[in-house]
Amino acid sequence: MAAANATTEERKCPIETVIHVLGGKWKPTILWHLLDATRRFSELEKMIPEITQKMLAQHLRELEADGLVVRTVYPTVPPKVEYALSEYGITLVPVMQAMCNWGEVHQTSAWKPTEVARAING
Amino acid sequence: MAAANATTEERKCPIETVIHVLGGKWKPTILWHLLDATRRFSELEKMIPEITQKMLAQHLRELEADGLVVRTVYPTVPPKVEYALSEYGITLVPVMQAMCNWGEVHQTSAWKPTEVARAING
DNA sequence: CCGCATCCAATAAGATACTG
DNA sequence: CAGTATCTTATTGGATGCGG
Repeated sequence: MAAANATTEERKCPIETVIHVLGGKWKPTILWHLLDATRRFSELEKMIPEITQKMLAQHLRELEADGLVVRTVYPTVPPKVEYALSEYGITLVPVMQAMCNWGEVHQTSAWKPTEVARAING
Repeated sequence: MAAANATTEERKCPIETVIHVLGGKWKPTILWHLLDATRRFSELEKMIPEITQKMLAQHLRELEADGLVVRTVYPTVPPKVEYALSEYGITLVPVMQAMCNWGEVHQTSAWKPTEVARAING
């Protein structure tokens, strides 16, 4: 398997298709946290401390527009909004899993990639 | 970016580790095209028509700094520069593979995600 | 010519404050 | 609680220029 199963045509790289829906900086992380449970806005905020409310709201709306996430509003006081992976979003699980696996292995080192790279590359 | 306190605090989502090295908009695509062969700058340009020279050069330098890509300069006229995946870069293959698989399945539809989402989600 | 570098406009992301 | 509104900063896109 290779990048060039496009033997003749000028087909777009399939990876760009993924980028199209996962392109936002925090989108994979948000989806990852929705993987095992439905979450509220404030829960996601706590789980992703470095994200701002603005980006969380914005990315959630984009993910919803792309059909990856389902938003449910409970008209209570105080308001309650829940986000869940849609079935379409679930199709991305293998991708997130692969990312997660790599991340777990290279977690410590990734913040000083040059060193690990040297260690691995020799 | 605050990442150093992995010791004191609970670890980050591993996905963020991947984002740290694949974070650039075109980085996964670039790596993907280096997967099966060493490529020249101009080859990558042709394979990723939508990327600008500036972003290609910039991302390639970042990927090199992160040890994912090896850059080889041939001091000829006209100049020739080749880029290849390093062994460290090769560890990302499963991630790119997963992305590619999803992309191939959802290629046509991803440009109109809402429709597919409706079809899948019901 | 090839592989960039540099300047400038456009877009995405971050910080902070405020509201129904 | 779950967001907006607004401003500032970082990242990306486009065009041009230049040394080898």
